[in-house]
Amino acid sequence: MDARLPLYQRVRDDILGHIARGEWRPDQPLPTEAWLSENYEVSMGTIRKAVNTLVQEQILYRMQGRGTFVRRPQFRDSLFRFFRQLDQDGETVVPDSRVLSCVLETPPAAAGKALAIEGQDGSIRLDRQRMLQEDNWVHEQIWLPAERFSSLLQMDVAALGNLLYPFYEQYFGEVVASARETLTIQLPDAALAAFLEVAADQPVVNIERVACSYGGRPIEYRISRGRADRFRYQIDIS
Amino acid sequence: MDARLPLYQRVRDDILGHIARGEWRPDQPLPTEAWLSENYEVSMGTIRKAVNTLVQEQILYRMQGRGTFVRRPQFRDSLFRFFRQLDQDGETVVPDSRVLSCVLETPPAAAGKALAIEGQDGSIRLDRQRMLQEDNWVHEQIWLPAERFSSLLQMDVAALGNLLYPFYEQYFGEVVASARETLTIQLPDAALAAFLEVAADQPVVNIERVACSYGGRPIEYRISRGRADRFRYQIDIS
DNA sequence: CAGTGGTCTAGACCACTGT
DNA sequence: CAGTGGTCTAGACCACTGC
Repeated sequence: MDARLPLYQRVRDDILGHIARGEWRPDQPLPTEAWLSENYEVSMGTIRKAVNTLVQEQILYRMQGRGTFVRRPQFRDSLFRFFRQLDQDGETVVPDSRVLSCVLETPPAAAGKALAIEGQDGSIRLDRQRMLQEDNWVHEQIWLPAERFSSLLQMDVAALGNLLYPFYEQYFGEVVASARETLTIQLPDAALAAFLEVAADQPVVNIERVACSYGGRPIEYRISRGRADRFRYQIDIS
Repeated sequence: MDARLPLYQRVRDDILGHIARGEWRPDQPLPTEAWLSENYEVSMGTIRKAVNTLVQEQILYRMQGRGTFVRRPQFRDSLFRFFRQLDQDGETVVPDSRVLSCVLETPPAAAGKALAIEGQDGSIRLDRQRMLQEDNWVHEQIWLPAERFSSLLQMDVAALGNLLYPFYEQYFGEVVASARETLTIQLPDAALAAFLEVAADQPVVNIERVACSYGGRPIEYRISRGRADRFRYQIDIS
């Protein structure tokens, strides 16, 4: 507790500590603002400012007349930030997905650099198939730091559901909070053309993604490839 | 002004109105909190709450001891995310641009809808050429509401510089603050293939952009088309 | 130095929830 | 009804800026 920090920040950090230690739990109410005000010996305005910052960070939520609660981490909102492919009607497409393989390997240079993998630390590579109405839609290669995800090798990856990010969070405590994507257009190699069932001179879209945690630490490096003629990508810039 | 809304929201909306109308401009200070408090006849706490929301929305920024300022939209940065070619050193290359024509026309359906052009109000259409080292790089069609941009028809559009958004701001007081882009891949029609000097079976990237002001009011509808093999698009998601 | 935003207090009244 | 968060006020003092 750094006494140089403003009061409301110290209160905010202390509240967050109670949550992190599991003393105040998801969907349960915090003590009332009046109680916090008395026990921290600060005014209610300062308590409100501290709680407000945590509400903004989506760690707490308020319900007027009932109380202030610890938020249960919601996968849904964060997930749909990362799906930018639309169908013809502008609706977000969430295809069915299946993990095809899971192996330990030395990452290629781009993946190793993106994940800041040093020396002899390896990576876990998943190959993944995304389908849309029985068609192979996208082929994905995913690299994860072996250091943090090693137990994946003992799991039945074929049983994984459509969404990997909730899975990362549930089993490894890794929350994807931001990502950088780079799009390019290329011609497929023979294997990819066969997988997508397109001619070798039909262009494919190449999406490279580096996904990071709240602190900006890299979690996942992913390359997704799909046929260009069905591709539609929308983004809001501000 | 809805009197049922909380005071701080009405103040926030009114401040935003001044910015949207260009009365309070980027990088210039707002009136002081004391002045706002007196003129809106609310307490400084309420003013601070209103200003805080706009700071969080990244529309204002504060500098202690100096004042509160209108943030200059970081939109120019995002411009260079598009159609950028990296040279050997990985540096961004900025294309030269030239406006080819400027006419009054009835907008096509998509442009009219995006710009909310009603009835007999027309649009001004610019055709624009973006070049990179003597090559035609991108062809752009741009629609603007005739109602707000009519004097463009009397201007020497060939003399316009590389960047249109600063020009909109300087001559029409229209500040582009956000945009939505949709990317697709298509085959070029004959005219576009000739312009880009590519074969008719070479895919092109199609970027549709709706650019809006602070208040979310549409300012510009733009379609940019360029050859896919040189395309590289990077975006940060959070 | 005067003027700005940054923090903090100690109240007030209102709107909503559950009993 | 009592208890919760939501809004709002009118001050106080501090930290920083520019002159």
